[in-house]
Amino acid sequence: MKDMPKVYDHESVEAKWYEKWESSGYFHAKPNPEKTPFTIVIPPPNITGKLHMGHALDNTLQDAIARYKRMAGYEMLWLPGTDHASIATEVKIVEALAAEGLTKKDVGREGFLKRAWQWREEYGTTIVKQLRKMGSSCDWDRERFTMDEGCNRAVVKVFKSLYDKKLIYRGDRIINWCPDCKTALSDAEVEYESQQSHLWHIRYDAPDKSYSIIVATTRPETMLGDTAVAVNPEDPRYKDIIGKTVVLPLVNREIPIVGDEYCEMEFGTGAVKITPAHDPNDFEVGRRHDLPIIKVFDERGTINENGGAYQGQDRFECRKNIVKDLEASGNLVKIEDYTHNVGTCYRCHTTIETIVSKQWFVDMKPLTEPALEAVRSGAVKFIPDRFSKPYFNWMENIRDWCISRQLWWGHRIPVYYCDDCGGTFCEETAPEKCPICGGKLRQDEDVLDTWFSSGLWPFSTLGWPDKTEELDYFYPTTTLVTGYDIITFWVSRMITFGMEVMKKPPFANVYIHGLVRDSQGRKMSKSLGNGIDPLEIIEKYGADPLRFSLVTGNSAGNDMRFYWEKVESARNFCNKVYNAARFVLMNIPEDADTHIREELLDTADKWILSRLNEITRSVTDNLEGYELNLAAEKIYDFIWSEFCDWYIEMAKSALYGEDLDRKQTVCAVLIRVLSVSMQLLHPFMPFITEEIYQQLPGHEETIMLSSWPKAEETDKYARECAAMEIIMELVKSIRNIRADLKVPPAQRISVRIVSEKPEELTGTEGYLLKLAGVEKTDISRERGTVLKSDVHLVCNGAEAFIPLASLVDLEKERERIGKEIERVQGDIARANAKLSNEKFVQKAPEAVVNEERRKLQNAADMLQKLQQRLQTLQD
RNA sequence: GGGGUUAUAGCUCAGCUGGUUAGAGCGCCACGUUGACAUCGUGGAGGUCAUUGGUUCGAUUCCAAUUAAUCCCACCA
Repeated sequence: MKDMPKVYDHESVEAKWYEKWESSGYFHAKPNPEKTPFTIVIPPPNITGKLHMGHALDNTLQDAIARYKRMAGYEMLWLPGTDHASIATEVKIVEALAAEGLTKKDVGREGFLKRAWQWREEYGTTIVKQLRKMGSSCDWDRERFTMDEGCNRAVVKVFKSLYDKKLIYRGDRIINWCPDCKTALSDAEVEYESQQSHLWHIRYDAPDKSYSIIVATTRPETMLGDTAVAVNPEDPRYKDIIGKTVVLPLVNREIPIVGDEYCEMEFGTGAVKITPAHDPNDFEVGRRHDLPIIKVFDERGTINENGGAYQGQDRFECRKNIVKDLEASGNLVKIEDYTHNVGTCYRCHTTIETIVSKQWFVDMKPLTEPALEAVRSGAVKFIPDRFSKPYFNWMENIRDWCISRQLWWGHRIPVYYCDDCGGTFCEETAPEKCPICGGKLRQDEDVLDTWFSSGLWPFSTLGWPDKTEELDYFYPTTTLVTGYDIITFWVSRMITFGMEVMKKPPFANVYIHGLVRDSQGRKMSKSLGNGIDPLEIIEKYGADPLRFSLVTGNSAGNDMRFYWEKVESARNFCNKVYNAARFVLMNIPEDADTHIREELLDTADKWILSRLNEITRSVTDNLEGYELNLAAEKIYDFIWSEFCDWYIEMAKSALYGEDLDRKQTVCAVLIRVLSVSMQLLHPFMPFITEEIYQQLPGHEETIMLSSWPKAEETDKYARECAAMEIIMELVKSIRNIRADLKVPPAQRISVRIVSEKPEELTGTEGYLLKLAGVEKTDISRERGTVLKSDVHLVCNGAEAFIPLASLVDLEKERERIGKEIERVQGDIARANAKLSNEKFVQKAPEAVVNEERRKLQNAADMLQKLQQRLQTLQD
């Protein structure tokens, strides 16, 4: 007999096992030479550090899969992803920031910039995606990780190899530029604001004034950089003048009129001025028509030497002056009010400029073909499969990838320039001096896109380009777990680089999960303040309930909303499991004999063992198919609804009885069922299952090293299961009728059961007594004398008569039977309709037809009994 | 504009390759503390499976269209 508290204490149990597992080296274990299943790297199930929920989900699924696979004898690698790894380094950086007294305002300023570069030296190559976000305060996004020198080597090596193959090139590209912060911004960093402005209509005249064209623009100052006017080639208004020129007012530069589809006839005047240097669309048009690119702004947003008379003016001041001058020259035709979206810097809300600059690109086409083939051939499988669609869509329409970023942190592009002779060199290690003229070299200031190095993650983290044991063993891995939001950014690039560098895909399966949203379905974000700290959940309800609530109640790839109620109900399940175990442990002797002697098993024992076998099979199948939610829900239902609600209740009569053999048998069955249940549940609730498992007799070793339960193929107790079905149905019916007739719980009743095979129900009387408040029961084949005052229950395979003379209202009883008859007649009608349909009988599979016949037979039997009973009541 | 996803009980969601009396959790109603558990038990109410067509003996499930949400990409002179 054990003395255990009534309520499960998650805190102490989690702390205990966390510590034990950690000291046993079960976390972050290195592969060992024997390549045993132990080599799987397991992340702590507890979540350390403050993570966003999305990451917690990732961790949780990753971990649940790893645990299952390990117990099932699989091997799997879990490595910290880009989001989780080097919290320590981040803390260092942020602390350093704070120590410097740097705040949000300093970000982007000289002082910060200097420090940032210094840190980059100091910490080696630390990738920080959008470090400026981090610099804003100590409350930062966790979207960064540290690469050790080995990873840096990998990055440089891959870059050089692509460079040498001429798959990396330098080209012009339009980027977003904040003139205030003086940095480039990614598209994601640009926030659009609706602004009240104007649409200025400006007339550009022909050199000889024989024709003119009116363009509409929201940004008249950019006309200084115009190099063409575009019209739609189909536009009848302008068809004739395509190929001719007009003179740019104020500047007096002659520019061509080009025909381009981009220009919509309906918008404005149907003519667009083209400024390739300062507008992404114009840039594309310029490229198609081979137009010159004239930059008119400098990095501060003031007009440069190309602006002629306007040089040195601020861009907004210049706009006013230009408008004024155009008005004076008579070229300004009209001013319309106009509301449009203007890109602003997410940080300082300065209107951004788009300017042309030199960037590095990867020519993706030759690289994507093998990566596409890897998925087409099934070497890499997305789970669920539908996520291969966006992958194909992205890869088949791949564009050249701009990999240079104007950030302060990251792997610097390994390209060196000689200012003396103008040479450009890509080298793995920085050359001392120019190999051509011996001049001084200057490394490219830009860093690589985060995803470039992240794409190398499957092998760079394992030591490539060295031939390491880890690499040999863990490349490729089994499964990648990640969210659908980074399929194109990350997954596609890992596969691409994997095929290019390793000639093999990095993993066989990609398990895609959704995002955790708040209870209103919004993405959790810092700016909304609706993020939930997993540690808070763990503290309140425990790590097991958190994990369980994240795995259940939604299917792969779908987003889920976070509800405290859900965690609470998972916590309740924990308590249920704990109390079931408590019951078992309190009732078994210390030295319990766990051997199950088959000859001593009764109907209920055989039923629960049979159910256990079935659940083992289906949980295993679901896990194999990555249907984690179904697996978790099935073991949940089994434990709660079958083991606790039925078997434990039925076990009590044996446990409290005198028969020692029965007692031993029931104990052994209880232990077996509980132990296997814990194994099946363990991937989803690691702590509580470990705790219970090791308290059961004969389990000194961690549950993590036990092998996954194996289901038997045959269902050898089918007969007992059928009998149990009858018993359970009877119990439910009796409970129902008691509730209906308001029989007080304390009042015992007697029941007479009539069955065609009474021998199969023999030995189960005790269960009726225990579960349905029955004090006397009698099972026989004969119907005997039925009294009017007997309540009559009919179920599949048995009838029950309950003498409740004082309580039965004959009228109501007739009504009840009448309703039953109606229901059964409905069943009969439904089955008949199907069976009388010739085509159904002809075309439906035999099993389905037989099932329908069986239903009809059952219903007919019941109908007959019910009618007989009704007859009795009416006599 | 291109490509996805979703629509099932009051709420949040399951339902694998078409055949179920359509399920769960939470919430709601009634009853209940007999010795695992009130973080519990027993019973109950609640759904025309978004709409319309089609395929089929049979559609919540497959196909098409519609409507409404939503995401990614491209773009908004």
